[in-house]
Amino acid sequence: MAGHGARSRSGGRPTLEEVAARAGVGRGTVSRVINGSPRVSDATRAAVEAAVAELGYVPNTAARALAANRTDAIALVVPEPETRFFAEPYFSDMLRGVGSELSETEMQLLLIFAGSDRERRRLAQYLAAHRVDGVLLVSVHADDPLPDLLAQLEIPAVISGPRSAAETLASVDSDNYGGARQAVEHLLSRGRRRVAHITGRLDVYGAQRRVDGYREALRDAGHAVDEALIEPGDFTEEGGRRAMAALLERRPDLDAVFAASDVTAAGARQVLREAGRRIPDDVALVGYDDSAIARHMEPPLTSVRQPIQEMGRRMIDLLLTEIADRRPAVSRELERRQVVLATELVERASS
Amino acid sequence: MAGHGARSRSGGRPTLEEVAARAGVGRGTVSRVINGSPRVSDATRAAVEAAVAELGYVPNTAARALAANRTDAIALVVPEPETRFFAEPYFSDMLRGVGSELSETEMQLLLIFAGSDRERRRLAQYLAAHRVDGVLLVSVHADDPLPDLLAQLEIPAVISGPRSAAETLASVDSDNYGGARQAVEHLLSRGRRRVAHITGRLDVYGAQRRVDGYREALRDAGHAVDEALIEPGDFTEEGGRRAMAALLERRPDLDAVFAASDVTAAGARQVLREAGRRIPDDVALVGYDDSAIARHMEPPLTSVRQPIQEMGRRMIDLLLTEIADRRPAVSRELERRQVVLATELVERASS
DNA sequence: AGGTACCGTGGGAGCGCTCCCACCGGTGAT
DNA sequence: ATCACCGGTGGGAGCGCTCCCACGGTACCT
Repeated sequence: MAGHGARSRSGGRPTLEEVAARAGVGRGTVSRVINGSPRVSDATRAAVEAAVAELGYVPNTAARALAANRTDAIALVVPEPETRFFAEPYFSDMLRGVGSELSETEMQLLLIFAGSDRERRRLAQYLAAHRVDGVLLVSVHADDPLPDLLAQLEIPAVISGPRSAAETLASVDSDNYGGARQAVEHLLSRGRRRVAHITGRLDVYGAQRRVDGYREALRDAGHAVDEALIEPGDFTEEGGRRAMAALLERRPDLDAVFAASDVTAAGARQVLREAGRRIPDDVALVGYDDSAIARHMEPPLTSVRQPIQEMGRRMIDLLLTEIADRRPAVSRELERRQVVLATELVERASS
Repeated sequence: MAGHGARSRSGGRPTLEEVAARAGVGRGTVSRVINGSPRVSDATRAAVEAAVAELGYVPNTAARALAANRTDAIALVVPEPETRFFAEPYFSDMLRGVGSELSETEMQLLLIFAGSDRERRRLAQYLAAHRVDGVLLVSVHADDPLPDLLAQLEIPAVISGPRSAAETLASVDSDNYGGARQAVEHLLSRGRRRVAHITGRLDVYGAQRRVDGYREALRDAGHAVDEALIEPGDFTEEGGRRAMAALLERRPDLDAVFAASDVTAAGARQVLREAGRRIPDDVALVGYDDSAIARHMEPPLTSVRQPIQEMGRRMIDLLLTEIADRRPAVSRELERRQVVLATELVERASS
């Protein structure tokens, strides 16, 4: 019998201690090698590495997490129902960027949906248990309580799309203002004069910035801003349809539409079609996102491209730094933690 | 000063010990309450629950995992690149089923892609570290080494779609054989006589079963099986196009096609169109999966529906049982661990 | 020669929990 | 009254790791 104390509940997996014995060193030294500490002599390191290989040692994550008080995991929190997640290419691109950047590290990515109230409660519990070292927050609305919860729990977080100009969380965003300007300037340069704008959800800061860009591009070009040419949407196809109908009603003589998303543009296109307007002959159309929809639309849609994968990568960068150097909040306050990436206008047949 | 030993690295979160003190009971008792053990008196339970609420106690997952040697997490492993995952509604439905069933429990779901070699190595490492209590395996090909790795590591696993009739892992599948029969019988009942079949990837057992169903449905109806009417595909749209072209070449007089997936049917439809065949007038078309594509096709596609969400739910059921009653392998061998769910033919305009 | 610095190393203490054994007092059988 | 029993409870031991202090040795200074 192996005795009482040697129950070895981990299914016979070797422990640090055993590796140490095998390599003829102490536990601390093995730990140092495993964690890549430089304060180990080459000979010792080699011996330990050999022992690790021979025994097939794999560190016990739970023990490490308990002792070191970290989890080596971060969560990508999507405050939307799964359906939305799969429907919008934005998320999958983001996920790809995040994944690629993270695969360089030992960090594990968790995908968490928080669309329903129930899921949100579950998430709150999850965060309270500190089961992740940091959080990536995408698609957050102005009144979402999640960022504050995160701050209160002192969990490092990075948000894609700041909630306002005064965002306190680290954030990565594309240049919504500049992107909108690009779109409008492009339409103006094509000789369009009555350019309408279907906005996104205005409780999303980025949507507001696009309106700002729209306005100022017109103004800078010497055109007055006609408020009747601005109609609120909500980033959805249905919203695009409703807004387009309202615009046509109010300003039947419009000759261009800048929509705050490709999906919105798709809705607008439908209504324009039904109203007998030809694209781009009668009305030019420009979208935002440069998603697959834009390429497959009939006619192909001119759209403002955001570097979504790049955004995902940058978010991870920021988050990992945030996790690594958890310095006093005061000094962090001063750093540049708001990253803004440039957009690019992709011209196609719709304009 | 709080002294040396009281460093409390967990960010001030209350521990079991503190809850016990507050409730005036021992550590063991609190643990029992937290874990829902029945061997606690009502009065004590109430006292502990009050203390938990007052202190806002949340168990430390790492400590629990270390002491109990379990992780309370399971992985959904997708041996495909992300792209494929997002493109196919199959996966998102599966995820939804799995998620809904799992939300009843404390278990945490991890989504892991293992499309590239690199990702697979990472996964192997991950599994070797026993970072999950069980694994859900979807879309596995006959020669995939993953199931064996899992068996070797003694990690409970459930596979969606057995690799062969002799599958040793627990599995949940839809009735591929029966589904194919439904499709073919339907076409025959509509008076079609030269029914072709575009298969799925034949290294997927389910695809083989569909071929079997196709064959036997014809035979049972008194028709000879014309091998020239069977053309291998691979579940993709491009595969559907190729196969359809080959079939038209070989048997220009075919009057129906049963495709092993909706996506394949979409490819076939294109080629039929280009060849000037009308659907369903000249050629009837039936797909498999009843995905969104089927509903949106022109004309809407008759398709064999698999209860994918239900499959996801059943997989979780099986897996949780497997994890819970880890009895000696011998006795498990005898149990019914292969679940097969019925399919349903959804008739639309294409047939 | 003695002192000081520092590098590489060993191992104690502890992370917060579960598991299990021992113990307590009350109950029913003898 | 005595004893075995049992539901309810407390707490020691241990899970496998990291952190950190202490220690021996070498190199370099004074």
